[in-house]
Amino acid sequence: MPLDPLSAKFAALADPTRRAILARLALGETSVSKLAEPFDMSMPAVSKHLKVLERAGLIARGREAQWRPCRIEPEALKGVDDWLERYRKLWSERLDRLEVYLHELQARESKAGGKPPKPRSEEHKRDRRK
Amino acid sequence: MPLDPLSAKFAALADPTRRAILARLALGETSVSKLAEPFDMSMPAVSKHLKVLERAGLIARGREAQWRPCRIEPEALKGVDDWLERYRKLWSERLDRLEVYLHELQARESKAGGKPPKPRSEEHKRDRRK
DNA sequence: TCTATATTTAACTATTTGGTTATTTAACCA
DNA sequence: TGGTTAAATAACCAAATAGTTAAATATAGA
Repeated sequence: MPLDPLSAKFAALADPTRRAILARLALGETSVSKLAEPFDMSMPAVSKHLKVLERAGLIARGREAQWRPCRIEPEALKGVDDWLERYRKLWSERLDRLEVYLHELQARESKAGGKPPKPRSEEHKRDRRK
Repeated sequence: MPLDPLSAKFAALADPTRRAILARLALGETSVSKLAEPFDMSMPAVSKHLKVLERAGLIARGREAQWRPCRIEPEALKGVDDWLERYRKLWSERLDRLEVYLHELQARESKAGGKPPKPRSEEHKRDRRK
């Protein structure tokens, strides 16, 4: 039931509240109640969000008197960045568009046995009832 | 009910099956059954994963005869990359560690009214029953 | 020791998610 | 036509998520 580390990170980031919390923590260590202030949400709800972030390794919580100062653990985001690396070239360079196109072409041809990879246009769709 | 675009992307990426599908599609357009092959999972399950990826804008589906070739939409990942940008400096440079530390220091001092920001050590915890 | 404050935990609820099998749709081919 | 293949949809289910209120815990301070 424990999600793999990368999934846990993505899941933790898939919530605007949690991303806002991270944005706040990027400015420095903050107590839970300070973090909760901007949100129209109960404290336990915020506490749960923090637990999600903590289990993902994105934040750490300390102890100072009755406060639990939270701090961001930015190295955890490195994992997300590393995952992105593989895809970065696909959007960053036009040159690579060509590469992908050639791959597609190759895949389609080997699958269809020489069938022309023409995209479908209106006149190909005959006998479309309903 | 519709998630904001960035949340939809993170949520879509928070699943190993869907990330594996993306990795496959990075090599080129592929049909649904080809995509499903490596997974111990029914076709409808894969179809649902594809719908999640599609709604997040991470893939697009075409139509070629009875096949629905899927292709990756790498530009969608740019959004994730842009979000990361804000945090990249926090892990990439030691120099910025110092910056954060100063921020933390400042926040703690202004909150505690000059109390020393000493981390708690064992001898401070008195009378900790059970 | 009593009280106030900060935070977490417990218990509950509604919604979403990720899977299943069975059915339907869409297109090809003979 | 009718049969086959590719894929999506429907209906269902169990588990996870995101919220709630109420209670428990930990610490500071009078």
